[in-house]
Amino acid sequence: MAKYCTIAVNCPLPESVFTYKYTEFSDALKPGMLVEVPFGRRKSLGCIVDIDIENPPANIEPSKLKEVSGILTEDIHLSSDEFKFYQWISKYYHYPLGKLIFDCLPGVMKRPRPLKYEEGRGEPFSFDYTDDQLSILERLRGKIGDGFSKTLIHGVTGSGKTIIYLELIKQVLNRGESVLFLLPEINLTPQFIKTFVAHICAPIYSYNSTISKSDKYGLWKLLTADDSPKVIIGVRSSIFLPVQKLGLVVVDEEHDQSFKQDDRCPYNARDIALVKGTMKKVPVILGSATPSVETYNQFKSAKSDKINYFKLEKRVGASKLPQVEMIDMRYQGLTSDEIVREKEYWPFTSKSVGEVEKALERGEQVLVFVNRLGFANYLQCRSCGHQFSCPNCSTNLRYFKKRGEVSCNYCDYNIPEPDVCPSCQNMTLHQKGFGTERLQKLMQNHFPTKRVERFDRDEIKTMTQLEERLDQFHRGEVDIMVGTQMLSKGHNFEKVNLVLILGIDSQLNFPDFRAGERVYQLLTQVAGRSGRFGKDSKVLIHTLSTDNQVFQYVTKHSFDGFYSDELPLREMCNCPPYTKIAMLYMSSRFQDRVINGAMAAREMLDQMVSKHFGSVEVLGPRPAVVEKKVNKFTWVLMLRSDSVNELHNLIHSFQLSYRGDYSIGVKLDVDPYNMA
DNA sequence: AGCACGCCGACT
DNA sequence: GTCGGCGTGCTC
Repeated sequence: MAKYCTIAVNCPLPESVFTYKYTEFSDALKPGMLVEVPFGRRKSLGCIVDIDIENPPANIEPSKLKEVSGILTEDIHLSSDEFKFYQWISKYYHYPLGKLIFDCLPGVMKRPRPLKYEEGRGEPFSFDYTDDQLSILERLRGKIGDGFSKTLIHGVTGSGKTIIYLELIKQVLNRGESVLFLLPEINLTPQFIKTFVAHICAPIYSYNSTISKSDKYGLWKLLTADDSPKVIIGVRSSIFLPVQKLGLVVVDEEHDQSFKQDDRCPYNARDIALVKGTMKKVPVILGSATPSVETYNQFKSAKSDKINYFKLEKRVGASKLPQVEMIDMRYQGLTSDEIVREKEYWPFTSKSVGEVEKALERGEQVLVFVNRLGFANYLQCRSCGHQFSCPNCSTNLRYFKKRGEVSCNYCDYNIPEPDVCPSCQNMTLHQKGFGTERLQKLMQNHFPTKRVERFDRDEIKTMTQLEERLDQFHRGEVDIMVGTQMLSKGHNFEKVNLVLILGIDSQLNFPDFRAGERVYQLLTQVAGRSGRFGKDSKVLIHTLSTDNQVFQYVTKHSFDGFYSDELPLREMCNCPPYTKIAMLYMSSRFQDRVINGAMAAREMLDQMVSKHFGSVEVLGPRPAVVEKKVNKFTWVLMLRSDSVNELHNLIHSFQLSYRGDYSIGVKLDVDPYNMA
């Protein structure tokens, strides 16, 4: 007799679980198994949800049910714990279960090559612990093996969080359990691998975009079959790895926005790490020098979480916090002659260039930060004002001098560097704004005998290049390094006691309730690169708004000041953590259709709100910050509520009843980080 | 998202 | 005539 099973199929429909018949495989099929199924006019992949269902669903004719065509692989299957994890995420982010599962799983390989990993050498280590470190360590040791707990270590850069992690990891491994260690970006991986390989006595696996497809598959296969103690260091997607006998999850740099995925399922790995911890009954440790406002608030307000908040306000050893100074780019109090002279140094100043000179004379190295790539943000004709913009996107083209072209941020459009204005034939084109390339060039002009290098996505494309450039810098072969945030996170440089920061104003003026938080975090992190090894050190911030409050917290190294001022602001403007937000993105190749569609959606939402979900506020629609990308127009609606349940129920009802224009794509983002 | 069906314009 | 553009609709 034919039996029925439910299968989460890899398809983008809001409801991706379908019923299938099976006969041949009746003994082999088990929940969590990966199978091939016919789907519409094609084949697709699925994951078995339930088997042995006696009665087919009533709302569909039984003859229409198709049969499972085969088992995809025996190497990988989802345990019931993992399956529940995926179900939770699918529900919370309103993302199709089947698609989620197959987004996360590695592609199946017939013959994976042998899996690469490093065996820890388990060298003994002894550090001089501070009292703070010791007391935290003692408290955290008690949590290992004691079920779910969540902990926040709020520790300034250089306060020695790594050593605490290391001790706890060793303890977990000794219990025969494994550790999942999450980092926001791959560029932090090498240094942790180095430390862990030296001192830990277990295999260490890394999981990020630089490891091969074969290694990804190999690791999934290994973890499915083998529960021996190991450490996995990975980026956000490693939270999905099927680690058995999991004993601890660490999320380092908890605040970092790289933990939030913005394509496909918009999960935040830090948030779902806590879900995984709850389900698997293991402790989760979050660490950051600049916790996100949400996390900070969570640990400061809930009674049970307060005791799990730990601070490390002092740097270890001789390391001192840098002196942070503002550089006023408005040239206030200068005579017009002085201003003319000062402009020669733009976007630096005579003072900041002077400080660089002094540092170089002392034989030190200097870091220069700017959050922009390329030479100039855009080109503009001096005579007629013509701007070079992208034909496919609503944005200006960025000027890359080295490549000799102007090109688009969002699509692959680029044209050779023009030397004449196409609309008025004038030969003078303004180069507006600056990026890493320009700062490198200017620094090189100021210091022709010194070696000035760049550290950004343009220059560093592979793990090898990353390690090479860092090694060069450590060996002292580079005097000035100009970089983006890529350089701002986690690295320790012995001979750096001066850091320049430029171009922060554009981020300060960003129309987003998290603008202040981001700037605070970026500046504090960047400042943390300076003076890690005992010398007096300086951070110079170039800005037009020296009196902006956010700089005060950074210059004064105020540990809680930012949060205690920011939280009331968030409450006043009904922003997270006091409310929950979801964004609804609608896009189409036709501008009129997407606008009409978004208005219609707004009306539908309004009706639903007035009937059942009174606490939810619907805002918009408005065009996306970049309305047209690659010839697709996007409009945005925002949903906000202080009731998580009502927000979720509204989204769910909307998804069920919304059957709009097929040419309009709808995307949801729950707990958005950037609200483009 | 695929994938096919079907309805119109412009070619050997 | 029919090749193929893309608009529309469906997926247990």
